[in-house]
Amino acid sequence: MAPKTRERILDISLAMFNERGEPNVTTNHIADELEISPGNLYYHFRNKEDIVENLFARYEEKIDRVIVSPDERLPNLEDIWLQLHLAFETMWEFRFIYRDLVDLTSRNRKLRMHFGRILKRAVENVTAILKGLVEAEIMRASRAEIEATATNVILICTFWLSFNATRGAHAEKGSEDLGQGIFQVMMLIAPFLRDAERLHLNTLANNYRK
Amino acid sequence: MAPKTRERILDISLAMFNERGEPNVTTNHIADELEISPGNLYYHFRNKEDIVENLFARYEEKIDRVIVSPDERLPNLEDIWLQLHLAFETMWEFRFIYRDLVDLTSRNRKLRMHFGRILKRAVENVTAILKGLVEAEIMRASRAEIEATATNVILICTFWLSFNATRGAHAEKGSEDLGQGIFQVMMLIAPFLRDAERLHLNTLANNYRK
DNA sequence: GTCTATATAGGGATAGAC
DNA sequence: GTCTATCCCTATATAGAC
Repeated sequence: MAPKTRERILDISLAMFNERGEPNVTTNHIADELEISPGNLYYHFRNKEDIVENLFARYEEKIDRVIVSPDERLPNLEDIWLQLHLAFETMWEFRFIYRDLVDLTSRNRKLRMHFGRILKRAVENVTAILKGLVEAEIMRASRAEIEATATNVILICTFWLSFNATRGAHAEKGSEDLGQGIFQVMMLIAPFLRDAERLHLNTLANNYRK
Repeated sequence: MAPKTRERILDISLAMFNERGEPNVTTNHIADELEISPGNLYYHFRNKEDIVENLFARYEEKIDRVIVSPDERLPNLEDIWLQLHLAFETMWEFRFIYRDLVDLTSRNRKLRMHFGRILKRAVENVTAILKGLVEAEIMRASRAEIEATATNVILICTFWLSFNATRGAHAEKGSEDLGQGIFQVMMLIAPFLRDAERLHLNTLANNYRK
């Protein structure tokens, strides 16, 4: 059995928002693509913003499951690679949110609040992990350095896709670019690492250089 | 004598774009605010995009004058503080560009090209300065670390305003927030510095903590 | 649930008088 | 250079039949 219309609307909207940018996709475009009438679309959703909010809710649920600390033990570098990978994949899946983040959050109070919450949790989570790395003696950093670095990590994660889109103008190579974003974040903490790990990251640089 | 209409249009447009975001300001809004007719506005500019492009040209000229290396001598940390200050001030003056950067550059080829050029110059300039600091033995970093850090510096500069707008929802405190952005960039290079300078930056953290 | 038809509003842009 | 008037188009959204 084919998926329910409501879900199809959300799926197609997500795909079109991601491809063209949310401001450039109208409810009529969505209806056209689905080969349903605009009226039908408005039977399922109050308005376009309602679609956006539902997609955002999907995103929030997924990203919340990614932002978690390894309990009961100290973190290691592999944990960070993994978590960055999961986070970037999820953000890529909902990249329309990040493409027009400021406009989206400034015009919609609900989105602003929820996104603010996600950012706050993310920074706290990164801070906790960095503290764990210090405790495990994998890295050395002061309290101020940890706090500043945690903020910088989240900022780079948040805007890596936008940054890349802005320089490149390349048509969606996707996963390759994500890899470079992850690497950039790792290089943020590289100078705090013990010599062995720091050197290891430096040799990896060749794989990611543009 | 009052400024020419053409210049007044650009000035008011810049102010309104910065305040409300370019997508949320129409040509009619601009004409209203200036108390001129829409027809008059279109006598001076072909279309709205033409206004945006002219404002961008103003920005490009200003920022180009900021992105310069200190010739004939090695750089020091004070050079970086100063240059960051000048760059952030200029970006703040044209913050509408950064608010909707992806949408703006993806829909306008000219803007995309010019902004790409600015980014490229900026990354090269930061790279040169970091190399200078290494040569002056103020910091220690590998080639790969310098390249990655230069990119991260520019990314943070580019999106600091957006990041701040996204978390805060605070109504334009302006200069205060810029200061924190500059600090965040400095903390990016802190771990590469000699102990004395690194410690100095760490003690400054208290002035910038949110 | 889905369609057709339509209302409403607003933005971008132009013609032609002054 | 500036204004009035207006056109075109598109986007959002609704009403009411099926």
